Amino acid sequence: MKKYNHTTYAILGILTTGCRSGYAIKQLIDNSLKHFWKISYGQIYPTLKLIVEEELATVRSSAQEGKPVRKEYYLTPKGEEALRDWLEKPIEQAPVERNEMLLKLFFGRHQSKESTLLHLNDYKKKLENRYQTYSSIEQMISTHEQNQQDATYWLFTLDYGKRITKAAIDWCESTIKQISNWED
Amino acid sequence: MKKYNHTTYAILGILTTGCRSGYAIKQLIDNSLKHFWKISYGQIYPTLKLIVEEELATVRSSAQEGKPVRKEYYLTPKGEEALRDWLEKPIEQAPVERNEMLLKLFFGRHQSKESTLLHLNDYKKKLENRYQTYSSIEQMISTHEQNQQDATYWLFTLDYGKRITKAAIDWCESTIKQISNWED
DNA sequence: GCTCCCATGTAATCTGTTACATGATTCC
DNA sequence: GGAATCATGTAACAGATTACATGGGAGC
Repeated sequence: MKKYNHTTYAILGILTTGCRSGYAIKQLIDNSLKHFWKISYGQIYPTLKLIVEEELATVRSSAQEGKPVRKEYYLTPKGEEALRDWLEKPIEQAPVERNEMLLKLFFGRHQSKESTLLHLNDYKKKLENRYQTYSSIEQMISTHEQNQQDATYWLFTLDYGKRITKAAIDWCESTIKQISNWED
Repeated sequence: MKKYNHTTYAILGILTTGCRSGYAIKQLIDNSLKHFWKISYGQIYPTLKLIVEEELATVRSSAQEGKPVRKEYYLTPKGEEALRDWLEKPIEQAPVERNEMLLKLFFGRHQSKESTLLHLNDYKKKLENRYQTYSSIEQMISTHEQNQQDATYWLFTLDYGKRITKAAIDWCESTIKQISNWED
């Protein structure tokens, strides 16, 4: 079985959720997946092309009245097999997130206390916004009737996002407190 | 002030810690920074070259007896300024970690329950190892006398790593429990 | 002599973002 | 007529990994 990159498998997977066009894929990502996976149009369209070339999916153009033509992609049995194959394989390694905030903090002694606290507060705000976003998405998925079969799994990934974000917020608070208490 | 990429700033920062050669930089990263920042030799050496070209640092070759020649880099005032400048600037956005485990779980309905549980257990083990690694690094930094000024900040970043990892482990346990209880 | 560690470096390749180009439709 | 949304696509660039090449010293 030929190996493809993660982007390809991500798109194969999304094609099973009812999203059939490049545009719809991008929307699903921005709505439900963006907390742990992002893809730009610059990847989506070339990858869809590859997927068709590799016969993992077929295309057909839909001409709905009053709407621009969109290309709809349908997984072939070969595409489904490739997806299942990838799903069964264990992941190589837990991801290393590149964190600019932590990188700056690592070199914190070259910074003023005030500047460090500003950065931390800023970061905390961003995390709080993110937490809110997760809660909203959670609400959306729970209430919508579509994709009931997928919903349970999608909620698991959101739970992950919320827990991680909560832990990061707690860390911000704890760190801010400690630094605030330093003698000047 | 000219802008450089993150890799460049990371290296400028590391040069303030007493690490002076490409090899030593790689070691510091693998020992203390790898939980939130990785750099390969393929980036380090070309970036060091750039840093010298831009006059952010100077090089000199050290010929220690019984050891291969190594190139030692020293920040110039211009280099120190560039580093401080970057440190003061707030970060653009909290990072989005790409997580293959979550991506697979997102498409979990195409997988068997057993396979999903295997993946989760595997992931949990990896996280537990990581947690242990963090604790070891923490011990090392706390006990070593070197870099006392940096130590406080380094411990903050480790605390972050531990908290996040702990939250992820908890999530694994909770998710495994839920899936295990499903009726077949 | 072999292996491991120290040490530096480049080239090919892969992956991903950004900016741009195009054009239809809908709503105000 | 203009803005927003739907929709597809490419080219240039940036960022990063991998594999490879090279060579000295230490210890067995």
